[in-house]
Amino acid sequence: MSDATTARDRRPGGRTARIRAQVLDAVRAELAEGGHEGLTVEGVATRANVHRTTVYRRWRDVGGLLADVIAAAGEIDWQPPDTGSLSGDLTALNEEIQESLLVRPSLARALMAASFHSEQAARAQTRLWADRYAQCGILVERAVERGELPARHTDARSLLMAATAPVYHHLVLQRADPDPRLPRRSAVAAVLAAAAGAFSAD
Amino acid sequence: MSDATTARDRRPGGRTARIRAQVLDAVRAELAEGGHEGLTVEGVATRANVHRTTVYRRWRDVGGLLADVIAAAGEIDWQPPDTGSLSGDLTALNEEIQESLLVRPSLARALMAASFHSEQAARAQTRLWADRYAQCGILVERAVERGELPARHTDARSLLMAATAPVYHHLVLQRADPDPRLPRRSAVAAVLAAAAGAFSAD
DNA sequence: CGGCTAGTGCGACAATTGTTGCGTTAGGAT
DNA sequence: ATCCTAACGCAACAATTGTCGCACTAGCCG
Repeated sequence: MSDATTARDRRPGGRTARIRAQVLDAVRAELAEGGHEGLTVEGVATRANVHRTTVYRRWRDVGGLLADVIAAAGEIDWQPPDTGSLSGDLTALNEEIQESLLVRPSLARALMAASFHSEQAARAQTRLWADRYAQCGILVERAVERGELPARHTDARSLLMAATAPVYHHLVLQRADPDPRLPRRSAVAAVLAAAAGAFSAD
Repeated sequence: MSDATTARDRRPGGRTARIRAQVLDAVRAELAEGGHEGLTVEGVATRANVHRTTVYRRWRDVGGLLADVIAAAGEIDWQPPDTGSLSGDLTALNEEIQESLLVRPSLARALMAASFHSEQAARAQTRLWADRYAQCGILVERAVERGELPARHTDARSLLMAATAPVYHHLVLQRADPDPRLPRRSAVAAVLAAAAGAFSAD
């Protein structure tokens, strides 16, 4: 995958790992200060007490840095919510998403912005989404077991997209003011559609 | 609104208008060649046979250029589809959206990318969405008249978001391969949810 | 026609961004 | 302990990006 990981495989030793840690910490710190706007290779390198060229060579660009931060964060295992009902789970998921987009700095936002002009960031984004959706498949399975959804197979990915997409759409594309009701409304709407058989795989 | 429009109001004369036309044409041309990646102020200015400084002063940055292109395009009046059924209308709308994201160059994509680091582009984006949704309100009204939706008031914006958001989510955020079925599936799901009262304003 | 000035052209400049070649260092291997 | 080389530091460079002051041009108005 990324150059950083390749390098780590080839010489996982103390210095390489230490510098990676320094740089990734610096990315997070810079992100916290200036948001994804003020994030620059120069700034990261300076803060990490590392030379520009090192960063350019190992991570190529800002997108590469963000991709690596995401990869490092992916090592901590995230768990989908489990509230006892499908609509509750999806609502909780949406609230989590909404918060991740509103918190400053928003890593999610930064990754999206970078993914438009960085191949590494784009790949990291795609991969992150695939993982998340795969993990959330369990929500649908549990709902079927509880009898909340018709026994016939429901396409988990479609359902999850229907539930979560509006939150992103509202905050990222429309850039509208956050609506505290949206997470629940969107989740409920998706569940109703699912109950009506909208996402049954045919 | 934009500097360009202000300027045009204050001195709408031949040269100002001519240069605006040259520059906006150049933006579209550059976009067509290099996509939203290769879009640079320098390139636009050169192609338009105009000096860099002129562009910087009137449009500030790439986002301003795109915002003005959008504004100019907004002058041609777009009409929401009218197929005779709500699900048909929403499907057609989604297919239009999907095409606008897949066509090269994608003005929509470029505007999104720019909106992350240009205030003007961000505002243009927000305004564009508000206009589109307002215009699409008629779809819901017609559906109610036809008896496709319960008589009680349905929140048009929520319904439209539920229908369209997944398409953007799929193509822009997930960057997954285009799914020719998604426009219809997503539209139908939204209609089913609406029929179940998911978007009734309370 | 002739003056006024918004808007443009021009060049010089500063700041940022990214690249390259080469010497040095540190960590892994024998 | 010693060698080997991946990875880093460094400096110099090139390219890009954005700004500023000033001259000038063209459209508007009297």
